[in-house]
Amino acid sequence: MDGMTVGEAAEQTGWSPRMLRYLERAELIVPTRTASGYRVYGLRELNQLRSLAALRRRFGVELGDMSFAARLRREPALRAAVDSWLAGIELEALEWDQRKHERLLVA
Amino acid sequence: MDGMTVGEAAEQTGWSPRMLRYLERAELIVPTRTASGYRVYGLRELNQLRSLAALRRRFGVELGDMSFAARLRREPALRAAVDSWLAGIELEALEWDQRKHERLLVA
DNA sequence: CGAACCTTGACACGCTTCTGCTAAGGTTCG
DNA sequence: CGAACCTTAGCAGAAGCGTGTCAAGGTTCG
Repeated sequence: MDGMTVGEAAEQTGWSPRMLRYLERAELIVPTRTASGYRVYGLRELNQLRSLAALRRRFGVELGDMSFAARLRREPALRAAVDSWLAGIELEALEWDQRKHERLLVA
Repeated sequence: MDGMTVGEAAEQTGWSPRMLRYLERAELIVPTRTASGYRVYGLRELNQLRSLAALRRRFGVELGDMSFAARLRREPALRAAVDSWLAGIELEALEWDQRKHERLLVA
């Protein structure tokens, strides 16, 4: 038996059925469907649900954060832009000398 | 002249002074301070501000998204967890055959 | 000194996120 | 058939985000 309904999956993972539908709309965990439209959760989805719950609990990650992480993966241009912005921010440490200089000028 | 006040930086970048203070609290762009507490924005910060604005406009990225991206960089454990969750999600394509199998069993 | 800045703190507003619940109706299965 | 599920759609409410604005007070500089 490797397909469960939304209620069964909820029970197994600790999410509510409501949230399982919400996660689907957020495109985070999208179950397959039976011919008549019932959601079908397999082992893969069960694992995804459990580990997503773990990520939230242990790291305080929000659902929007995960959506963004997924988006970074799908859109290389975005990823490059974000990476280079972050890289700019990290130069800070290297330019310590210049910053000291700035401080002296200003203070 | 390489240090500007919050008002000057705002004028040069299109952000409002209010938002510059907000970005500081969000730990996205943190200016230095004069001895008396005035914020000092240098060329680095000006560039960060301009490119952050560009990221929002062109990609619809939110500030929380950028904070999260920065966090991913600082916390390797978090990054590993997120990456492996995303990797799990992407196996989907590879296991197409098995999914077809599941569908037949269920429908 | 006084104008024009800056500081922090707070209130406020509209919008989105996350979550539950209810309603009206379809599906499954004993 | 009827109970127990499922579907979508919607309202609702707490919390957070992105912004503006205002108040009370400190700093700078001509």
